Amino acid sequence: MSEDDARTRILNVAGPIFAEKGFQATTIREICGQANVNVAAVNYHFGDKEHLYTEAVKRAHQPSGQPDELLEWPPGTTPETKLRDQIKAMLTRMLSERTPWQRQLMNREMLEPTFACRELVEAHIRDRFGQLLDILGEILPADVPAYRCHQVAFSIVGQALHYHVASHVVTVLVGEEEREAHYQIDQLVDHITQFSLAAMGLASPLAP
Amino acid sequence: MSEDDARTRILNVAGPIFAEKGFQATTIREICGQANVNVAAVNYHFGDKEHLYTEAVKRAHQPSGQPDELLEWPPGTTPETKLRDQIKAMLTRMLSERTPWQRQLMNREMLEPTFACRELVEAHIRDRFGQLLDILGEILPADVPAYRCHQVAFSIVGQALHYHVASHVVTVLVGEEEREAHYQIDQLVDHITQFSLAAMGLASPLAP
Amino acid sequence: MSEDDARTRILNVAGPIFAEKGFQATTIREICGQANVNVAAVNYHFGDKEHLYTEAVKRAHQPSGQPDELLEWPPGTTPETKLRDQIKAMLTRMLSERTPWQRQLMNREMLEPTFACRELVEAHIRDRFGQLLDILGEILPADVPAYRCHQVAFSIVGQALHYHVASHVVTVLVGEEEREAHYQIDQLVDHITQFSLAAMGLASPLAP
Amino acid sequence: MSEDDARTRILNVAGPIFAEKGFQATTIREICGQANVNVAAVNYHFGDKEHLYTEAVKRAHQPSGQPDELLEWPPGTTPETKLRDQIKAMLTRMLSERTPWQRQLMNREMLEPTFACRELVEAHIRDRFGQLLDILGEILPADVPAYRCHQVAFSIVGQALHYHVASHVVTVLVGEEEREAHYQIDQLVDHITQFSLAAMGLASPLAP
DNA sequence: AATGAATGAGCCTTCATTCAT
DNA sequence: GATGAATGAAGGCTCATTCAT
Repeated sequence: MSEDDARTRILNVAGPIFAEKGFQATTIREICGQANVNVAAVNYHFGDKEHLYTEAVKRAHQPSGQPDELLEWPPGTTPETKLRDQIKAMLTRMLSERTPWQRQLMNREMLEPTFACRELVEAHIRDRFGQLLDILGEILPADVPAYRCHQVAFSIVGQALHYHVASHVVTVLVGEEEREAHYQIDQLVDHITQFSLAAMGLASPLAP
Repeated sequence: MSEDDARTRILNVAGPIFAEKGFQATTIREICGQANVNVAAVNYHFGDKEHLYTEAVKRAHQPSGQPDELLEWPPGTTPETKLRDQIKAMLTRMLSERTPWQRQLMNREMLEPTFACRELVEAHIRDRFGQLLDILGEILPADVPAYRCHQVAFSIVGQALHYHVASHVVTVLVGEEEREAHYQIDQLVDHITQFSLAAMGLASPLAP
Repeated sequence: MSEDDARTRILNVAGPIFAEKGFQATTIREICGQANVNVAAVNYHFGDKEHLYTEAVKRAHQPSGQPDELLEWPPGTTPETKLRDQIKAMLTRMLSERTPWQRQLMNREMLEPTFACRELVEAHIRDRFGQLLDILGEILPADVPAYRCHQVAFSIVGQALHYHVASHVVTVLVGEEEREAHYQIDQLVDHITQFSLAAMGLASPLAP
Repeated sequence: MSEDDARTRILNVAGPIFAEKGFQATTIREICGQANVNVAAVNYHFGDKEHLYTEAVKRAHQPSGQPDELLEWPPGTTPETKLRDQIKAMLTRMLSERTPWQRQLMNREMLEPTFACRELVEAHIRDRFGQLLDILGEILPADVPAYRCHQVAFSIVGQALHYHVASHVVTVLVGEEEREAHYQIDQLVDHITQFSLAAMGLASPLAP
């Protein structure tokens, strides 16, 4: 009933498959099979497999309904609150139980970037990174050079990314129980926010 | 007189190749070509490609010479210094150009564990993680619960891991020039150490 | 108001493309692309690729303007001059860089006749062959039988045709340099004219 | 009973097929089908289709039994005789009733040279061309420059080649009957030899 | 009348694997 | 024990053609 033209159908099935298997291991035959179109359709609509992949990466933006909206705050919101919200959004995206294929795809691109990496960064990451920098701009003194702001931003992102990328390792190191007890999203938000604010002098450090 | 029989030769060349390209992208032909053996040799000696991979990963355990040694310090070394050394070692392992293939392979397995022996991977990290916890033990008050120490450790590791895992994204975000200018290993060591110490109250924060 | 309908446009671009690449190497897509029509247009207007080719060959008959004109001489012109002019015209047709596509197409058909109208080809040469025979008639004694005149004519044509048909081989045999230096059209005209006239007793032979 | 290994079998069937259909129109499937081997065999033995083609062109040398031997003469043979023999050999190769596929292949290469053209020239043409030049060297004065000898040689070759390349056109122009009556190999040998010798001053010209 | 979309057959190539020796 | 030869399944892609509109 919805947009069921071949092009859209291909794009819809391609994303999850690419996300699951990676670019190389995915066959256009499987994609076309699931999309109920002829193999030649990919060539017709996208030129070749690479272009289809790029398109799928771009499309990974808004999957089914709501676009990955940027956060917004009422005027007067403190940067501390904004930072916490941002960290929470980040962790939620990364760790949510039913990992959407978009996230999986992005992961792959991060670890083994393909030709589509730039597209991906521009479509998904640049804006969010900019927003994080804006928040840091409110926190850090004006004379901190840009590259230092970037490094701080990466320090924050890195803390969150770690739980996504090395989740298996985390479990092994601390055990299932501790994991269950202390690594829920909200707890991690608390920790990372506090750790980062303390590093910037806006929260009291762990050791006095 | 040394072991230059076909089986060993295959194993010797397989490691680096798998490390560089990953399991799937590696072809049996390339391995056999470099090992100067017939393509059939892999199947003959190892059954199939997967078994060869498993064997190669196992072999990655102890490099030809010394295993990745733990750091050691003379008595009286401050925890700040130890932490910095540890961070430097971590970043060096992750980012150095001339990474031995064993590390490369481990990295792959860490982020995307395959059928091949994840135990090996775990053994590989646990020691180092323990050492980091020891250092934090010297810094943090004794009443900080274990899980909080773990979280701090992950925050530190995460900051470093980020530059390994998202290196391409970093480049796209900040541009080649800033990258060249401000993201050399030593500069990152400075930043991460300072950021982390500040978070723990042992260094002055960026914002007063 | 002119005929810029799809059918005509296709026909117009098809000729040069077929001429340059031959029937098989030409794709319907390229033709339609250049003609700014849908790929389906060829099948719609011409049935299939072969019919389009046939039509294009037919159309090659009379170029947009004047047909390939026969040479003409003022009365009293010596047969030697006529022969040289004829040879020059022949070589020019065969070797000139800017050969109109009609000639190119004819050449193809001449050497490897396809299903498409070989009559056209024949009509194309007969006149010129007749003119060459007329010139020879002025040179050779009247009692030389017709078939001998034909053979002489073929000997002359053959010498010229060789440079068209085996041009690449010539280059490989004598090298680029000699080719550049001694196989320009005018030089070949000199040689072939002199060689042929000598064979007929109207010029001094190379060896005394 | 003879060499019926796959590689040889492929090579044996590839020649005639390539000759008949040309490089592009030939499918390795057809070749492998006729050779009773798997499609992958071409890749295994020759790398790819192009290399197989090149190999087939090279192999076009000695078809079934005797290699295409160079002519030899007893000492004291006159250059006129040698030239006639050479022309006869050339025409025989070109016009023999049951056109061997080798000839067909060479034809194709001449008109539309592929990547294998150089191979072909070196394997089939260079020696024979050299021999022809040797004969001309005995005939022409020593001070005739090399390039002029080449041109004379091409004039001789061209006359013969014409009957091969334009055979269809010849028939159309002179009719079946004259063709049957006056264009048998020996008659053409007579004509071309006489025409060429006359051009060089070693025979009496057609016109006194 | 004319087209954009879609098709299916077929092509060359790659790869892990097996087989005969 | 070890290998060169051979295989078959599969992959991406191209192309002329057809079909619904």
